[in-house]
Amino acid sequence: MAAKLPKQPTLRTISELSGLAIPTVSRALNNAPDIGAKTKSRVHQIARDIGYVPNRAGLRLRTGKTNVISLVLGTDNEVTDHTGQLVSSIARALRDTRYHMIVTPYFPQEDPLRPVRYIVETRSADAVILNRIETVDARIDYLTERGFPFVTYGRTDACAGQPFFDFDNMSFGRIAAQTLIRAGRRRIALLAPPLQQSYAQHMLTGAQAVLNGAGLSLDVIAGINSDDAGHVLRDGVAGYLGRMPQTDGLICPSTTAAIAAVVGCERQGRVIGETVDVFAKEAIPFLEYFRPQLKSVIEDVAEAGTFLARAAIQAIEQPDLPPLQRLVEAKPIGDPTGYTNTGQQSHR
Amino acid sequence: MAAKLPKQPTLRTISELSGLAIPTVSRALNNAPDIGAKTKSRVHQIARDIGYVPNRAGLRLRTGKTNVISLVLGTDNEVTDHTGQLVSSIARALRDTRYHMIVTPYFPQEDPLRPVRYIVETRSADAVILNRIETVDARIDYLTERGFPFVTYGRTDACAGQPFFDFDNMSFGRIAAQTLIRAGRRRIALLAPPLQQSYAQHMLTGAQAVLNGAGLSLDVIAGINSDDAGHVLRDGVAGYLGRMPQTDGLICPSTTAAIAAVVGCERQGRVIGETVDVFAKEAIPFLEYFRPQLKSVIEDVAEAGTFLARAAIQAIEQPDLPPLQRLVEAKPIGDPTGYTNTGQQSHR
DNA sequence: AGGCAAAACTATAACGATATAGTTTTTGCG
DNA sequence: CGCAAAAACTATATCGTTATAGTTTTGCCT
Repeated sequence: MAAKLPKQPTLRTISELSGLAIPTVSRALNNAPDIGAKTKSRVHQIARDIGYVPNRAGLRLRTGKTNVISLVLGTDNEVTDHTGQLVSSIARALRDTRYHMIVTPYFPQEDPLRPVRYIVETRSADAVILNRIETVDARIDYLTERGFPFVTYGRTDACAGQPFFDFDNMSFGRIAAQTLIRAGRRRIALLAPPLQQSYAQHMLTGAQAVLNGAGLSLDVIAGINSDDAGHVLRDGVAGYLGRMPQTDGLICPSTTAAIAAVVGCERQGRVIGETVDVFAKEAIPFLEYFRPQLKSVIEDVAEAGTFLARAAIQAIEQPDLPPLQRLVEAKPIGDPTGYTNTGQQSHR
Repeated sequence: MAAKLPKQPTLRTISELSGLAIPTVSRALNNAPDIGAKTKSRVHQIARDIGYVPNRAGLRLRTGKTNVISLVLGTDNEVTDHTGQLVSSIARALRDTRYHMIVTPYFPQEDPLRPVRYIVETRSADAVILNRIETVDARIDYLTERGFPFVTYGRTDACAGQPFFDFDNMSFGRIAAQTLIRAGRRRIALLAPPLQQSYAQHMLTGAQAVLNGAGLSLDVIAGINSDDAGHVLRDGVAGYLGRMPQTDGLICPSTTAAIAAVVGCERQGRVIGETVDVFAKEAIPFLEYFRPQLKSVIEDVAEAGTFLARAAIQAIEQPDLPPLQRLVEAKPIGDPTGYTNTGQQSHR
């Protein structure tokens, strides 16, 4: 049944074909200075002809380098939103490099340090990419102490000299607050992410700054957070609006949370765009098709993935260069220059 | 700066601690029959004490087994829908096994055989998991010929003796058609996935069977397919409704496609639930919160991922067992026994 | 006690790569 | 031409694991 797989060529194959010793072949392929130019080109030619690809296990065993980058993925009970985009874009960016991406998930109730410790202790990757960064994040201290390369999707408070990609959630908070204020909203609540995560703080700070500047204050919906399941959010928002009927603006930190919140609003007889406005983040590219249309900003998650991959490689290969860091401003949908979302058509 | 990483214990460490030869330690840990019971338990104890974990590179080099399962992921230009759930659920299912998951993406315009060939030729995984299965799929022939373990998310026509997980899209097609017919719809169109993919055919067949049985026929919207970007779908559906104004029912094979289609309908002045009904698949768990509410069935993608992981491991480790196969019936939302979607509240 | 098989262990080699030290060949120069 | 230095290559060891063949020890039976 199973046809035998033909053996993959190794350095030994090239050695036999060329009459050179194995280490010579190795050094030729690695462009070592003590190999003659003629020999090098001959070896390279043979390697190309027979389709030589270095054996990963041999390489890894000898050098200790794994040529693997691990995406340590905090996941919700209901995984959605932008996870797929993040994974695909990182994997794509690594496609034509020597690196493979492995995905190491952990559960919400678990110690986030566990997968990181495992990877470092067993040397199962050359670098890790972390998401769900907390304001004070034990993983980052752990990795920094050990000099293990990493990149974060999000920042800590003391985002010292570490490579990161982050969407500027402070600017998201500001834009959200400004947009809602301009729409005449006065009592605005935030459906916050878990507050230990730094982007929650950024968002909060940004929105508060604008609201305080306008003589208003920001409410935070307690008891639920944006990571909860859809029905929890829906019910939580409905309950909140019942208790705080004067609320007329909602800021939601994710597309799915916003959609659930909309249903919560409607449960309370609210009409989006009339008795309440919802401001959301579009991390999955179809919020603009959602009805009723929400005010929102776009986040291009694929851009994040591409950058994270590049930054991880640099952290591995050029640890002495200044770390790659990128902070991306929030971009409002529909009106790149201003803060209002005109949309293509109104709801009804 | 970088604190030196402490060396990981190896067989040699245990060998020195126990005074046994390295191969003895190896055989003891692998429960070989020619090692004494006392010795075995002593070795296991030491291994546990010092936290021994076999070195993957050494293992891989010696045995040829990679302990890696590769998810070969066909991606859209706009990756969304259930990719994130699929990735996370597979990775989760592999968490407490010896296997790591690497993600190998390929682009829509690329040869889908390429990544598969790469994996097989370089032996970079012990098994692959494939999605986007076509009715006649070159990758499957390739893998079968070579006896390389694989699992498919979807089926070929000749789904011979291969392990697979599939949602029964024929039953989806039937339920969709039945639901729309019962809602009084008479002119029903399918926003089809690319027709070379087998689930598109299944869906088509299922819907056609029911419609033909009722003396109706199924239209297929030409020129666009459900993988296209949101605005393409929106415009495509709007254009179609312009040309075929008698259309009163739409079947959409994904959540995002459905949402875009709804906007296309509204563009043409249609009112969902009144002048047109949209039937969709809920592969991301918030379609039920979408307004206007659509008629739909649920697919639990995490279930697929878990099963695919298990099936892949069995294909690797017990190739002689009958392959794991699962076909999951479509489950209508809101009414598990019938075909109508009552929803929790109507739109407006 | 002697013999002999079974049990329990060890020695060696190998997977595919590279680092280090050593050897041969070429080159340059007086 | 001879000799030292540079250039170009080779030999050997090693990373951590396991397969194979070989050796020692134990236990049993007569």
